[in-house]
Amino acid sequence: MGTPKITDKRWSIDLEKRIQEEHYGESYSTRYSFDPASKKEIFVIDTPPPYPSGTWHIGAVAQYSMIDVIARSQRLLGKEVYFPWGVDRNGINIEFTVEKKTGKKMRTFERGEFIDICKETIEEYTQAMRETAFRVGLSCSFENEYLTDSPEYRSVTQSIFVDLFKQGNIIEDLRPNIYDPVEGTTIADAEVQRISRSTKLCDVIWETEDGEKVIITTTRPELICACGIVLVHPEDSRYSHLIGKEINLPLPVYGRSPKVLIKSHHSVKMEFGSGVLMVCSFGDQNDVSVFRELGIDPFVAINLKGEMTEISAPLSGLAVIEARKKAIEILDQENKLSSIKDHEQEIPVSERGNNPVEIILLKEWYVKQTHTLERMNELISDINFIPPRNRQFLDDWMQNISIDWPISRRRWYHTEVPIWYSADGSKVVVPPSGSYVQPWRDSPPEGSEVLDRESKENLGLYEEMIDQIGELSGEQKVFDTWMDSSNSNLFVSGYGKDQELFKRAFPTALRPQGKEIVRTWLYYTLLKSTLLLDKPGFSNVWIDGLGMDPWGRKMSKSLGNGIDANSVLDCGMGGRTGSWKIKGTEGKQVHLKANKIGSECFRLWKACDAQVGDDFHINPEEIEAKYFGILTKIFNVARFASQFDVPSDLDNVPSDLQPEDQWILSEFGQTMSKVEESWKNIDIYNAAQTIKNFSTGVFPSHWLEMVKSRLYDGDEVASWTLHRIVRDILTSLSPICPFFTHYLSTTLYNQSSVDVRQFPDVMPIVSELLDLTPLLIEFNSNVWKIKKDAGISLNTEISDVSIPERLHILEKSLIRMHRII
RNA sequence: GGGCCCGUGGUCUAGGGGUUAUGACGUUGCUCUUACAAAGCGAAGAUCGCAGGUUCAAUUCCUGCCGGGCCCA
Repeated sequence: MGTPKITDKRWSIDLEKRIQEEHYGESYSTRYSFDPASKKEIFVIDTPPPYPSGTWHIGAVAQYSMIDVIARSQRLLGKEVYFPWGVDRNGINIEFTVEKKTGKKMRTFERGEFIDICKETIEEYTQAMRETAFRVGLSCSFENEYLTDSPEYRSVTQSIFVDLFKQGNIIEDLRPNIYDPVEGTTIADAEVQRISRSTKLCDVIWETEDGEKVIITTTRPELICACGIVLVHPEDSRYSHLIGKEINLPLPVYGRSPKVLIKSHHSVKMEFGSGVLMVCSFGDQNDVSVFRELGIDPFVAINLKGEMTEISAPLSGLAVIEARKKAIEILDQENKLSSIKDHEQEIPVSERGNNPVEIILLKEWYVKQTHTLERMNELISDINFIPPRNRQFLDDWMQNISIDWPISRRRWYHTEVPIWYSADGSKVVVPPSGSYVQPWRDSPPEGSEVLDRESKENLGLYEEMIDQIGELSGEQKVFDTWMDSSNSNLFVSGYGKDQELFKRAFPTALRPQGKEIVRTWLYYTLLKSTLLLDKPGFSNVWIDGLGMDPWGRKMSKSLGNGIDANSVLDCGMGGRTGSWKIKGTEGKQVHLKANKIGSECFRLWKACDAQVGDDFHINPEEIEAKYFGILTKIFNVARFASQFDVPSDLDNVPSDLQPEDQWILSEFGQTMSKVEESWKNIDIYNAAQTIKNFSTGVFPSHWLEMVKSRLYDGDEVASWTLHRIVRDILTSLSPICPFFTHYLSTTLYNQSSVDVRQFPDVMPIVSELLDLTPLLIEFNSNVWKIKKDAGISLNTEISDVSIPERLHILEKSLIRMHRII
């Protein structure tokens, strides 16, 4: 006994930061590196590669810290863990950022130059993200960082494309896509915005084959030439006699039939306009689905420049808006316009340019998927979902899949589609496995193969056939970024580069992710595993909820309710408090304040506060109020313990344990077996709660108070019990609070709890003693209450207290604890 | 409009067909007892969203409604 070895008075954010900086020094890689040659069970985590876009969303950082908890807990259980660090850097986001920064549109750059600027810019953001990753304590393999825009990663994407293409699972086809005619590019659904705009609502007079006049209301008269069918609602008695008849198009067309069929469809809104709907290829998304559902061949009415095609006859060559004016003019002249009025309408525009988008037919690349859904379902049934109910998101999505996955984009900062076309278009050239190619500027590398474009038959090596196939044209298009990220599990498990590892590591042990990308990232990854390997991609899939603002709304820029991750992690550093102004539910600004949070408190909060899979509210005030005290408590227990000598042998249980020692060791044994079980089940919440409850509850409040006098008397057995429990608490808590436990355990025991690679032995449990716990707690509380009611201090002697019969085994320590005479 | 998830003290949350419904924060009272007031020990506070149904028994299961959220149109 003596002065406490732990000299700091309390856990502080400055102390945390200091330990963190040491932590990421020289010892880092030996501490957390992955050894593929290890004989231990391999546990590969398919880390979600974050997309660097300035600031890292606090909800994602919270989620990421829990993935780190899983990685650390699996190491603690003795597994060889690979926790990769990847960054997703392909995609339209960075292109937009660069356009904004330079004030120039992508297509005004030379392609290579634009790519270089994107690369530089994304590197800056990547660095900020790495720093946050350190700050929150991630134990990733940073030395093996992978970037999805690196040649190495892109070559894997391209090789997998080639493999799937040869299998016949990738096809080219002409299908409707959302297109921005001003930017000259396909865009994704997610990039479409709706704005309100005033348009002309035209009541156009059509005529059926037997001369009946029918009014059809439309805002797009220029698309009459692309009309495939006219629809009425099945329950609309006004028009039921028309169903099955043909109707003439009111404008001349070229190269197609001038009439279409009238059918019934539930999607028609009876109260809109006349209640009769013309369905064109493609006015909107509903048109697309009607065409698909009814199996109608679409017409190409608008070309890539946003001009009308020749089928529109008199409108041919006009831009869409001009064509609309002309169409109205012609209809009016021919008395086919019964009325025209202004109409406020929501129209889809591209997010950036605010350009009205068109849905047009484009030749794109697709991954076939509808044929394999059943097999995929079988394979997925072997995967363990955490929590099980979140499997639902995937099931729902898969039930709704009816079309193939379009994978090509007309953008630049993405992985290129690795293919060249022969002069006559009958053959294609694909690169050999392992090479990264840019067909828009490169020729095929050595070893490239020539394939028949239709049959995929291998016709020979490119260098041997160079004279026969004429001048090549390289594909200009690139891949959707999900084409890259859906290879992540294959990439980190050694696919294509380390067969030995891949055999042991696949299916990948764990896919952790948020529920919002189940239908993209998870689904596409599982699709790839099915098509390529006919295997489930993962053993476990852990699907967490989303981080919300303090009132349960999604955080977004437009709502003004975002919280910056670094402001929470650095809150309390150098004495600086944190302060957040957030728009509350009624639009009022709410001012939140906290004195100290830091990574350890933040991680403890996320581990304890919500079950996996539930959305979680992020409120810095609450994080501090509920969880910083827990750190303080455990810190103080350790500091208290640090004034008593640590026994040289903490592993072998002394033979002369007192009954209260056996009791608390039984309680502790029960706690630790629950914790170990929870870690095995990837159940962070229960592990965290169990450790927290024991180490801030019965252990300090009851046992510690019972044995204090023994400790002060130099009782070595009491000291053994104290240190054994404190050491193992720190070890079992280390996955959640690595810096905190690292500091305490190295100071006290000269060994860092984050380096332990075997879960501590669980103490033998004496169940008769365990049964006494509720009674013991009740008895202690009673005595404290009696003293309180009598207005005497706790260390005043007391008489007239009788210890219950069943607690007589603990009589000696209870008498000393309460000073009973 | 469709699908899914969630509604438990003032706030957040655990649980789950059967005694008195878990815990935390907040509120409140007392206490500086040789780790801890950035703490400890107590206390108050909930007809488990509403309405039906199944059941001997519902907060739990079912249906509908209301409210919140997410995703898709």
